[in-house]
Amino acid sequence: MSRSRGRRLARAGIRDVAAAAGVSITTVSDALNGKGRLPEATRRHVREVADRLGYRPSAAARTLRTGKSGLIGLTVTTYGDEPFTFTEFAYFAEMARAASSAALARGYALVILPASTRQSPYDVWSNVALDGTVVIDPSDRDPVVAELVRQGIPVVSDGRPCGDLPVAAWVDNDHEAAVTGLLDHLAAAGARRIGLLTGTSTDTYTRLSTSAYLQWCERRGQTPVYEAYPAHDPCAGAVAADRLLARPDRPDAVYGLFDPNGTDLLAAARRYGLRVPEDLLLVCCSESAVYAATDPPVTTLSLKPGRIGTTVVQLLIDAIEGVGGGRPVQRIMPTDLIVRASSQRRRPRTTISSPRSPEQHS
Amino acid sequence: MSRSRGRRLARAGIRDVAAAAGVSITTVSDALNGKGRLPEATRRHVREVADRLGYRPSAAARTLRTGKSGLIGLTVTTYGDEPFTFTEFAYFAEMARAASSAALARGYALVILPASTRQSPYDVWSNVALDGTVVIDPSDRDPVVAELVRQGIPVVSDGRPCGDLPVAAWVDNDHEAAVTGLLDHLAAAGARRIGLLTGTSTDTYTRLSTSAYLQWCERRGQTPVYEAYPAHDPCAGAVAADRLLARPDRPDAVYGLFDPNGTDLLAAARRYGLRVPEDLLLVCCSESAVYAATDPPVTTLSLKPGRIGTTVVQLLIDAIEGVGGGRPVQRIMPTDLIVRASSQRRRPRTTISSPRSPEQHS
DNA sequence: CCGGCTTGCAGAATCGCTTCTTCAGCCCCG
DNA sequence: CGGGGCTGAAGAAGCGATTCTGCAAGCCGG
Repeated sequence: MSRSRGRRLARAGIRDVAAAAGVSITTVSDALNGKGRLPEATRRHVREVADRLGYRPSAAARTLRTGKSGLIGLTVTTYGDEPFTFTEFAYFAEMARAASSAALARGYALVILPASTRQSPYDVWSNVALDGTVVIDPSDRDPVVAELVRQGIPVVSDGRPCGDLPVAAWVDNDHEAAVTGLLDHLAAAGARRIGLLTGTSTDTYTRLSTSAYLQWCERRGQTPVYEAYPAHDPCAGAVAADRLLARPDRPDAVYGLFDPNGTDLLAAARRYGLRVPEDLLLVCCSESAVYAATDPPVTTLSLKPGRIGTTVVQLLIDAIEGVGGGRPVQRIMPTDLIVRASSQRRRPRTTISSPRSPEQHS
Repeated sequence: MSRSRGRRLARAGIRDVAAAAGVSITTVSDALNGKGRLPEATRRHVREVADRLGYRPSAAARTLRTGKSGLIGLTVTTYGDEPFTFTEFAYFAEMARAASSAALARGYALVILPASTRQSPYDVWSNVALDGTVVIDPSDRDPVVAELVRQGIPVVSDGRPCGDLPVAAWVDNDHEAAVTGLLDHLAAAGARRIGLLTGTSTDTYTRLSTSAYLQWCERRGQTPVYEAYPAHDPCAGAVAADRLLARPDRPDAVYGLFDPNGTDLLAAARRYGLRVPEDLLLVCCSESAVYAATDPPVTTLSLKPGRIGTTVVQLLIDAIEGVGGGRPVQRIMPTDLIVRASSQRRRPRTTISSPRSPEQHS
């Protein structure tokens, strides 16, 4: 060992293993990685010595040499200091859980990164070697995505990209089908005039959902009844819900696009003395288990974030490993309408909120 | 540029910047990192050229050279394929969110890793260079922790370590104070005989909580009334809740140690025709928002996972950066009792989330 | 008995950066 | 005018792996 200069307590390196095993570092590397032409005896010997020394290859060195880090970024839209708003939290938590699980299963680990980037090349983003990145709801010509693509790092997005972002793939829910199906459900439950609580922003989710609503109305010959509000403002939702129910052409059923809309609408209905579901049918889009326990339980549209997370990671790893050609892929995922009392005129068979697992999942 | 052999489309390296700026790579490095003795003019020039070329330093190379990766591991206890059980999900989600936020604020990123490790040195764990790791609820002589410590990687745990795990620091709730306070609260609400729904496992949370309960009972001269069940089994909770309420010495108040216990107990109470809170006072430990909407809303003990996550990351980064001496730190965090209808004999001033009078319906 | 093929392994060149060391000018002052 | 101190910048040695190439034996057939 010519190089152990003082650092007695340092972790064993490949040279230490080589020295201890009486072979060259090439042999150690080959033996441990199953490469090269080595008899099984040598491999075993090297493995034993490596084990004995507690040898761990340096991830940094390997990454530097091979160009693969085994790390996948997951962007989090940050609002000010806090990652994601509360309204997105349940969705994100479940999505991240599934994504992490899927990544781990294929030998990758997930790194949580902010969607923003400081201009300087010295923020977290450039301090971590990424094999690829999952971007949640990239904004129109997202600078982070652009930069990543420029660096040749595969990017897969959750939510179809707004502009012409050159992502390697994207996954999104079938929002049109979801809204159409849910409106049909409400109509079947007896709704005559279905209202919509929507957002003022122009993200694809809001756009697609709203236009699906408008088209459905047109097909059904119903005049649209909707209120839009800035979805990021936690207070505006309650106000908009109130406005919607205060209209002269008050709807007898409402779909709320955002997570808090269920409680917003429930509260508004109470203020106007409307019973749910007798006087007002209710559905909102949410992943929160809270709506299983409200009074009455609220029918929710679940975007199945778990499935999205899993899929998005699979596609990303495929892109990283060059599986299935380099052509961009898009995957449209179905949603789930979780029917509860708020959207059924007839009482469901039991109204007991299932005694099990308040956190429901995937 | 002597080395650009073919790879025309490759990302710009530091040598490309040096060549383009007409300086040495030393100068580039120093200029970009604010080191060395360079006039501002040179720095600016180098920065401009680097910008123009879209230069991004290689994280792997930097990590290899400096030994710092800016990455912090966050272990996830996996059960089979899935990370964490459902009962822990709400806690973990919030904890991870806060931890991620805190890490990002200090220039580190969080990597989600499984608590288990395959024996081979070639699992995710050794494929990522970690500056430190947060371990959630390490088990007695956790092999992962042992291995990390052996490698000289600082480990901070959420939950006091069971054995003599040599963690650099740990953070935990004041479980004794929490249980004592909550029992006092129940007693003040009129409870005469408080029961406990606890676990059979020997983790510190269960142990501390249970012994605090027993001590409280002894001080108060109450004979303990409790049922223990394997907390990891999602079905056993309902059964145990039933057993507890079926006892001849039926308690008139119950504290459930685990997240689903609230609904378990609510369901069991219903089966026995017990009204909550009139006949039975209820508290459970949970982070889930569901309990704000149950009928009646259930008082919960929140462990404040956000605060835990933030603290744990702060301590870890302090340890990594050598701030505040190397001595092990332990931090005891307070809990929050979120008082709702289920633990108050007198109706709270407003029945916030329960619009209808509680005696209605199921 | 010899040339060529296979086998088993070692040497050495990277990967891209940080940083220690060196060094050439230049200024200033004795 | 010469040397010491300072400034500005370059050289080069790693960091710890992977991997391409090379080379000495051993074995075989001709």
